[in-house]
Amino acid sequence: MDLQISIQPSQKLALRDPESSPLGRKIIRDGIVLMHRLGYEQFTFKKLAEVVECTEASIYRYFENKHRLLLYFLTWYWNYVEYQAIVSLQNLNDPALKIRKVIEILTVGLPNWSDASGIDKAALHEIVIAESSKAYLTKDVDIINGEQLFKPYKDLCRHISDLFSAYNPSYPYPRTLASTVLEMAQFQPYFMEHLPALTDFGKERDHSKVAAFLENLVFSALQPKTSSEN
Amino acid sequence: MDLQISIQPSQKLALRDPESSPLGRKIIRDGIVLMHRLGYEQFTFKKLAEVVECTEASIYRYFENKHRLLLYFLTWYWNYVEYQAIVSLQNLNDPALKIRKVIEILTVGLPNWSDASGIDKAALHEIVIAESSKAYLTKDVDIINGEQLFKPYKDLCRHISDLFSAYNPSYPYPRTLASTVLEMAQFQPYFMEHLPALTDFGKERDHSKVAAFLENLVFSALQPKTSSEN
DNA sequence: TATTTTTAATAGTAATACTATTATTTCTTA
DNA sequence: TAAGAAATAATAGTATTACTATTAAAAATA
Repeated sequence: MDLQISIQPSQKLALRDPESSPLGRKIIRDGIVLMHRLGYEQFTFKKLAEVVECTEASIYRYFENKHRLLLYFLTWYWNYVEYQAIVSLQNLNDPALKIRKVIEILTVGLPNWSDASGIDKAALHEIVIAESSKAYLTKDVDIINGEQLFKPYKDLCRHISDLFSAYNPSYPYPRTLASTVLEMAQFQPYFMEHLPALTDFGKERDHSKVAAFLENLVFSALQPKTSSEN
Repeated sequence: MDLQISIQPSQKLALRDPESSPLGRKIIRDGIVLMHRLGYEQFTFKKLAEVVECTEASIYRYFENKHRLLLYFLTWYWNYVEYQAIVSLQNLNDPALKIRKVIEILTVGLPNWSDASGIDKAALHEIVIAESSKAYLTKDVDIINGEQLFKPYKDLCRHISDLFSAYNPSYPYPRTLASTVLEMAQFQPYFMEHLPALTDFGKERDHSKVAAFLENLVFSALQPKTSSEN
């Protein structure tokens, strides 16, 4: 299944649409691999230019700065996840099953983990895990948010919170729970690998452990309360 | 109550103990205020040197780089929270009450929010909220972790997870739940202020809403399950 | 008082994050 | 198909950042 059509990040993110030229496409593909290898801080446009075999200035014609490039990567990912979630859930009816499926997509990975885009999705997923907080933990959050650049993430959060509300309409914190699940689906695998003392899991690469934790957490929270509790 | 004695970050963090000289103390106090104002990315030692009225090189004699300075700030904060948690909980017996108290300390703030240290704790708390992820979301995590520099945070996580285990010894994810609570106690107030669509709260400054959510989440998760659930 | 030790300032460098200008290629359309 | 226009990329810069080697001054100690 080829689904490039659905994964076009906002026009505002790039100065020129990188998918419209061979150089632009190479900047995205090679950029993902290089940022994954070096990490956001060590990644520079100069180093990317060497890999892409163009000049630094050419990259600046596509992206204002590396923060915008990171946002472009993340937006691509969240659009992809949202699309996959819609496809995977459309023939499910049980609200509980839908919730389980979404948690699986967020942690273990996407069911269709290959297409013709040429994008290294494993690298992209690890960029999302390690760098996505840096997209909004900046003094420019409010400006970036005003440009609607977090819309895909917020839409996905809304989508998940709707699943929670469908399961239990009286639960008072569906969105907060959704953003908690979204964030922890990234942080806990990172903790597992680098700071295992913060988890109950060994230094394993098995993300299904995180899925089990999140399922337990979500279904406990959504369980209608008995009158003895507040 | 004066408790500076207990809040000495690790020796490894600073090249020279900043609390041992007037210049060092000024670097810490002014550094907190400046990093809070500019954010981690825009904060530089040159700008701090202007405020402190010393040279850039003088600051480098205390801290290797600004990442180490951030770690110093965070360590100070987590040591302070751990200390306050111990003091606040020592005369409580009910496990549930202890959990509630810790959540309150993490979200609403510390009970004794003033001492003689001269440190702007409100600014420090906001640095923790906005910047602490940047302490470990770096390619050097494993090196820094090997130097035991995340110990105060891990100790606090362990402390909280012990409270969870005391409340329900059969709960299988006490540490993961503790790190989830610790992270969300910072992220959710940030979301509330900058990305309210990710929460169920308006753009308020009332952190007690976050506390209510976390209490609900924790006590639901820790509730012994009936046999009908997995 | 002389000497050692500590502490800070000077004066740099390499790398980063950009930008203004110029050159080249590609696309129209006459 | 050739000339002009538009798009795209390269050259060559700059200001700032992150740091360091060396020197100077101050403080502590003998």
